[in-house]
Amino acid sequence: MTADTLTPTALFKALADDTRVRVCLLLTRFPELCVCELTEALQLSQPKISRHLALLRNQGLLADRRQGQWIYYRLHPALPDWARNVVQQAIIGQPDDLADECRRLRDIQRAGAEPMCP
Amino acid sequence: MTADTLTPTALFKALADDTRVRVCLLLTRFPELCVCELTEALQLSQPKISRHLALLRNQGLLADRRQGQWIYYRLHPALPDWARNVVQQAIIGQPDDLADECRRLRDIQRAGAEPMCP
DNA sequence: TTTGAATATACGGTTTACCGAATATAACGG
DNA sequence: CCGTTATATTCGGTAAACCGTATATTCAAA
Repeated sequence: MTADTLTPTALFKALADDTRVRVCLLLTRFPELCVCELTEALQLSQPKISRHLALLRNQGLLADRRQGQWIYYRLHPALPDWARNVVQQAIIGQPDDLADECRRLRDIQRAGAEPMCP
Repeated sequence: MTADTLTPTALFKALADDTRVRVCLLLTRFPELCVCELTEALQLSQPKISRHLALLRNQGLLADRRQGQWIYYRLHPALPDWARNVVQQAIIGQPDDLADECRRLRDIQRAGAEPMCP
C-alpha cells in the first residue's frame, strides 16, 4: 500500500501500538535507523521490531533502503503533510520524550562510528 | 480516565476505528451531538454508536452532558492541544470530508428545530 | 404509575492483533 | 563454498477488539 491511499483511520491503526509510535518518534529525531539500532534503542527482540517495521512500511509510513546487510528505515518521504503533522503532535504528547531510547542510540552511534552499523 | 493521562498511543488506539474517527470529526464541525443524531448521521445501530461513544468518553476524548432524555457529546474541553491538533489533521486527510454525514445532520437539525431532538 | 423514547450495558461469537520461538533469506568475509 | 551477521517470515497460541442481539436503565409524559 502506498501513502497515496493513507486514510486517517489507517494511520491511527498503524500508530495504535506503543512500539510503532516509539519507532516513528525516533525517526523524527534520527533521519534513518537500521533494525539493529532500533532493537537496541527500544530493548526489544529482533522479530518483534521487524514485524512492526513491516507493518509500518506496508502502510506507507516508512520507507526502507538496503545498504549491505543492513536495512535502514526512515519516515516515508511521500508521507502527506497531515500525516507528518500527526506524528509531530505525538512528540508533544509524549511525556518522557523517549530520553532513554535517544541516549542508547547516541551511545551506539558514537561507539560504532567506524566499525559496524555505520 | 481523564485527559490528563492521555498518551499518544492511547489517543491513536481510540482513533483506530472508522466509526470513532467519524464521530470525532463530526464533533469538530458540530459543537455537540446527541446519540440519536450520530446514529442517524452515520447510519449505524444505536448500541454500536453507544459503545464507541463510551470508549471515547472513558479515554477522555469526549465529554457528555444529559439534557432530559438526551445525552449530548462533545470533544472534551480539557483535551490537550496536541490531541486536538491530531484530530484537526485527520480532517485534512479525510478524502470525502464526511459530506453525506454532514448533510444528514443538517437535515435532522432543520427538521427537528422544535419538536424532538433539539 | 404505567408507557414509550433515548441511551447504556451484558452476553456470546467471530475476527483481528500481538507475541515468543523457531526457521528462512540475504549479504558479507574468509 | 561455509560460517556469520542482519533481517524477515512462519507458526502456533493468547488476548483484545468488534459486532449483533437482547436486556437494563433513565427520563418524561400521560
